[in-house]
Amino acid sequence: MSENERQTEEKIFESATEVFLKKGMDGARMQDIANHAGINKALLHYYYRTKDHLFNAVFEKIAGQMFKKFAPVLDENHSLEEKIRFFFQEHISFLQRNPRLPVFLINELNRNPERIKKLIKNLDINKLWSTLEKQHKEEFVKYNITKETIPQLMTSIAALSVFPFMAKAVISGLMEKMGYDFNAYLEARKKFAADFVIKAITK
Amino acid sequence: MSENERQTEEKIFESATEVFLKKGMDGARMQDIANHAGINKALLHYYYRTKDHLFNAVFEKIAGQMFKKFAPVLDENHSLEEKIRFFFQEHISFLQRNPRLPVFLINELNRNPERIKKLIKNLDINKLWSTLEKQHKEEFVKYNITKETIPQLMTSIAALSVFPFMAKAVISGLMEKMGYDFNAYLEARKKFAADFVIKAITK
DNA sequence: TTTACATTTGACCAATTGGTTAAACTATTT
DNA sequence: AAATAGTTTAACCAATTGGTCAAATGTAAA
Repeated sequence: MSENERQTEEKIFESATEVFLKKGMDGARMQDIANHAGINKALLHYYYRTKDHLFNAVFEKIAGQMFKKFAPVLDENHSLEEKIRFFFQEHISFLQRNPRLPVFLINELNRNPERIKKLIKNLDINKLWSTLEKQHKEEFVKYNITKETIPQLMTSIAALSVFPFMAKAVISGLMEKMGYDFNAYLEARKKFAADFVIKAITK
Repeated sequence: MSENERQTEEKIFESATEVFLKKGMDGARMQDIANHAGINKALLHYYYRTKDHLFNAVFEKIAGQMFKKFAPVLDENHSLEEKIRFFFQEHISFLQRNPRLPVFLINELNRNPERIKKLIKNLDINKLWSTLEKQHKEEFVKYNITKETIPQLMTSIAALSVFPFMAKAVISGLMEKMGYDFNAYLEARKKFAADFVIKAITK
């Protein structure tokens, strides 16, 4: 029954994703994943031959999701300011639905540096940059953006969006102690971060 | 010989720190640590009874180092702007010397959430905040800082400093491809981040 | 119904790993 | 120098873990 088969594979993949996200490659146990999927451990190996195979499948999908979110900024025909607002809105919303993603990714990329080249190979950063430059040449002059500060700006934007999820444990712990609500903080951050960046780059 | 003994313990601790920082608790092997220290594996257990003991010793020290760096900002009798510049200068310099620290900390805090309460218990964030408020009451009005935006601002500052080290693998990979130098980027970041924040909060 | 094929399972295996132990070694005390 | 106490080692153990395999079960075609 091909339908059952697909259901099983999907269930395995879902369970593996959940366990790997929570425990990482080293911490995850095949038995855990099997239990979580309600199947026998041997069945895992039947569908995905080894732990590495299974992990790679999960990692590939997750990494793809994460980086895809950076791209659509380019497609739109909006102003730079609109793009920045759009990015924080979309990216933080995405991370709200997948809060464990950043820690997982960073950690696994750190554990296995070879993955990075593979990841980077897929996105042509030079083309991305030249597109941006073409679209916003006048705006870059209007704002405080030069070819030299581009990496600083890009990483700052990424940092403001991703960091709260990486340090979620610490931040939410501190906030609880001060009477703030972490979810409200995240919601407010979509606007705050955008304002923050725009203000910072305005001449 | 008490001198030899201390040397051995120190060697073990150093080796453990290095291995744990690189591989994390799950990935680290007692045998690795022993080899790295040039001693027998049983000797590890003689000095630190279990892997957990050893790991906790390492973690405690590392976490302490990291968070201490946030405190001295308060002692100085400088203006808010000077404090911000001072923080980025010192914090990024510290992370340049200990680049693996952020990923390690975040990952282990994520793996074992109970640690967080223990960590947070030690720093009285409310007192910290009220001190800051007292010291810079007029400046907060001059800038765009309110009680509500404080968490946003604090996390943004932390993000701008820490994120490059968390995402170092990705960032340096991308930069290499674009002809930028990661170390130069870090050096420039000390000033860029400070300017960025100050510009952003200026009314 | 029988044949053929894929799917699922329980039992098992070999390797790894944290941890133990008894003996050997070293240094200090008497 | 002999006894005592702390330090280091090699060999070993029990538990965990990724992975295998032959048998059992289900399913669709002949």
